[in-house]
Amino acid sequence: MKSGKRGPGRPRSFDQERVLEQATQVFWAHGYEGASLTMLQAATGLNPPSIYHAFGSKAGLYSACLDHYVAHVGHHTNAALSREVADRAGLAEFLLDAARQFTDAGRPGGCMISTAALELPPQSDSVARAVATRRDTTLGLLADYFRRAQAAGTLDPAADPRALARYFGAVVQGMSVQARDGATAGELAAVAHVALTAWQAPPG
Amino acid sequence: MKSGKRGPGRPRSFDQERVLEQATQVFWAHGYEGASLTMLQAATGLNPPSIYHAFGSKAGLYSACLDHYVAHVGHHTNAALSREVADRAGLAEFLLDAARQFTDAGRPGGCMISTAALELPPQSDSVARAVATRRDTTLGLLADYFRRAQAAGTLDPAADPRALARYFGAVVQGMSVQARDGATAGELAAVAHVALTAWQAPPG
DNA sequence: TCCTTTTTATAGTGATCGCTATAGAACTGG
DNA sequence: CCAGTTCTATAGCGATCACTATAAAAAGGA
Repeated sequence: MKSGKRGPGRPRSFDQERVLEQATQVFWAHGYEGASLTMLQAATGLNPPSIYHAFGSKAGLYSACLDHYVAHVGHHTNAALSREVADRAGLAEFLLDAARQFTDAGRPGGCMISTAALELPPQSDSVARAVATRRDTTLGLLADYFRRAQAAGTLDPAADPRALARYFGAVVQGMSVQARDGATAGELAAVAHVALTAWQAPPG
Repeated sequence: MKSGKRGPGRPRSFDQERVLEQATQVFWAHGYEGASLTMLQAATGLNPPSIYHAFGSKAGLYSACLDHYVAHVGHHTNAALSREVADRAGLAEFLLDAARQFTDAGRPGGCMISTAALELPPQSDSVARAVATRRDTTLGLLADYFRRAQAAGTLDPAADPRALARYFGAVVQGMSVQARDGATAGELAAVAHVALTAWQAPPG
């Protein structure tokens, strides 16, 4: 469907993936409302009509950038939580990967989804609901991870998977805030290690 | 200095504390950039010239609102960390108070300082530095708390006070994000209880 | 009363916001 | 070549942004 036969009309003169990558950086750094069309125009090299023809609106472009973000940046993150074996080491890898991602030089600090959670009025429009959905997805992945760990016998069966999911979700979001505040990868890794003490092995 | 002898000139027709309370709610809910002067004008009942004469600029009003916030809303929070006896129960009270504050009905969700951390470009202007300073203050209070706890023998002396401070700071900021996302006081309290497992009593 | 000082209220400043009308450029199908 | 279609480029739309010039109103000191 991508490079299939082109219909009539002038072909577009830009690479959609490249545009999404650059627009994502702008939204990531400045947030949805903080990113102006002038910034997006300068970063992507596109003119307003091209943007609006390709993505419909600023919100549409933002939504496409969210997809791009989870598909590329958040790829390893979700993969770490989706593996079959769910143990403490896997969760550690998930947290330490976040510590690295959040402080990656040359990219905006922190997590794009967590950052968006705070700047958008809750439950207002479609943009807010789009990011809320992605956060719920990660929360569900975490809860499933802990359920699998309990089934595998690596996590105390008395623990509450949903409470643990919410806890580690909060830790990651807190790490994102601190990354934005200038915390180093080492400092965030230390936070991750402390947080892992909440993983209680089954008794006996 | 407050109700002292008034000099010449027309007396101001508004209560400064009342204005700060209402402006704080607007900044708290919408963030610094998201709060427009039109909103602030509607919430406070003041006209733009009155605002600018009393506070200098939008940034000046925001700074005054930050002071108002920590003096009123964050009062109990800092007080809990400043008590002489530093034990696990005191830290639990600090976290549970945050869980309650962040979900207080009739107020914007989450923490005003943490929320501002994500919407402002890091280390940009005076506004960003103002909120960064307040976050560092809380981080220092936490580290001192853990040092006192080690001195009192309620916390493992092998623990790193600064790492613990950063960790619990991250937890609180994560709770703030989730409160903004619609988490209930009970859910945040559960997060707090899980987080407290990182408090390791001294061996023996 | 009149002058000075301070705070109000009205109205509007230039700049920027997201977005679009219009027209020209670049392609396919005939 | 000529339609038909789709994208690009320039320019500008109304609305809103933070902010302010101007002047009237309300106080004290003379």
